[in-house]
Amino acid sequence: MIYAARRFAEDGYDTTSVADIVEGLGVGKGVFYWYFSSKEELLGEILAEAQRRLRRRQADAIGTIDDPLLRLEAGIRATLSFFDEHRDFWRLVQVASHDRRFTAGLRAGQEVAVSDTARVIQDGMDAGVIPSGDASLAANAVLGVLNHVTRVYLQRDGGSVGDLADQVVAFCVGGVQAQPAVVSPAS
Amino acid sequence: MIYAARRFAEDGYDTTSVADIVEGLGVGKGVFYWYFSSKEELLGEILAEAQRRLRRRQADAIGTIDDPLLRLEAGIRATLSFFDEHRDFWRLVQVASHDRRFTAGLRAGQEVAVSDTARVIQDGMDAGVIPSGDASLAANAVLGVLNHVTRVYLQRDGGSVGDLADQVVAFCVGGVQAQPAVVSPAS
DNA sequence: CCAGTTCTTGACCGTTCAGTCAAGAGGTTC
DNA sequence: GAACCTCTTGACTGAACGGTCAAGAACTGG
Repeated sequence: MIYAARRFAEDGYDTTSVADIVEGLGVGKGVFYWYFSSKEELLGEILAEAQRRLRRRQADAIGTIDDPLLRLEAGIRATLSFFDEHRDFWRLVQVASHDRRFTAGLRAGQEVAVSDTARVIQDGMDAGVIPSGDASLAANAVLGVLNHVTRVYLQRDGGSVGDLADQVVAFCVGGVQAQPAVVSPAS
Repeated sequence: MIYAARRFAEDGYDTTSVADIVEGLGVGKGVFYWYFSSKEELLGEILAEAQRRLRRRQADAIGTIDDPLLRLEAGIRATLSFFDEHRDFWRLVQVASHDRRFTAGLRAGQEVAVSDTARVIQDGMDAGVIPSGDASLAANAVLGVLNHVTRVYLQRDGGSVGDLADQVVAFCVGGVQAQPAVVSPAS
C-alpha cells in the first residue's frame, strides 16, 4: 500500500497500472485482487487511511492541552510535521482531488478537518481568548494557510519544518485573534 | 480546442478520450488527427496558447503605465480577470501540473511569469519606490497569492472579481513595499 | 499424512483507447 | 472535366488496461 501510494503520488492514478504496481512489488496480479477488490478501492483506502492517521496525530498532539490557542498551535504543528513526513500523501490528495471518482471522499475528510478545527476555535471564543465570530470561516482560513504553505515549502526539496512551523503558527494564531473584519475569508 | 479544454478541465486528461471529444464536436476522428498529431500535443497547445493569451493580456493592461507599483497593480488585476473569464484554464493547469508529461512545459511558463513580475518589481526597486531586496522572491510571493486566491474564490460559483482584486492588490503592493525581512518568502 | 484454508501465480479475457488509413466529398485551377 | 489539394469520414488495428480464474504452493490443525 505504501509502495502503491508512492507510485500514485509520483505518476498519477490513471498513469499507474495495476501491472506496474505488482511488478514493482515482485508479486503476481492475483495478490492485488486478493487484498483489494479494485484499483479504485485501493486508492480510496490509501486516502482514508492517511486521513485517519493525520487525525489521530492531531488528536495525540493536542492531547491534554486545555488552552484553545495552544491546542490550535499543537494541531498546526502536528499537521505540518505529518505532511513533512508523508510528503507523498499531500501529492496524492492533489492528484485525487482532480479526479471525479475521489472528490466526494476527499471532501468528506476535508469537512471533518474543518469542523475539528472550528471546534477548537469555537472553544477559544467561548473561553474569551478569541474574539467572537465565524469559527468555521476561521477554520477554513487556517486550513487554507496550511495547504498553501505545504504546497510551497514541503514539495520543494530541502524545506525544513522547524522555522516554518513557527511562522505558520504565528500567522494563524494572529489571524484568529484579529477582529472578524480583519480575518481574511480564505478557505 | 475550446471544447476540448473544457472537457479536460472538467473530466481530466486521461479520463477524456479522443472519441469523447470528436463525438461531442460532431465530427469524425480523422479531423482531430488532421489538426493535431496527438492527444498530448493538443493539451500542450491548449496550455501554451492560454499562457500566451494571459501574458498578452498582462502586457496590454500594463501598456504605457510608467510607475512600477501601478504596473504591478495593473498586472495583478489583469491576471485575476483573466482567470475569472477563463476559469477552465486554471483548472486545466491544476490537472496538467500533476501529470509528468506536462510539468516541464508548465514550469517553463511559470518561470516566464516569475521573471516578468520580477522585472517590474526590480524596476520599482531601482526607482526607489520599493525597498531593495530579492525581486524574484517577491515575484514568487505575488504569484503565490494570486494562485491561492484564484483557487479559493474563483473556483467557487458566485465569486466576484471586483472587491477581490482590490484586496489582493492591497495585499501584494503592501507586501512588496514591506521591508525584505517582513516579506513572506512564499512562491 | 491428509484435509481444509489461505495466499499466490500468470495466462487469459473483454474492453477501451490512441492512432491509422483507404476512401471519398468539396472546392479550386487551368 | 481532369488533375489536384484540402479536409472529413469511420471502420479498423495493435497495444494496454482492469479484472478473472483455474491451478497450485504454503501453511495449519487434527
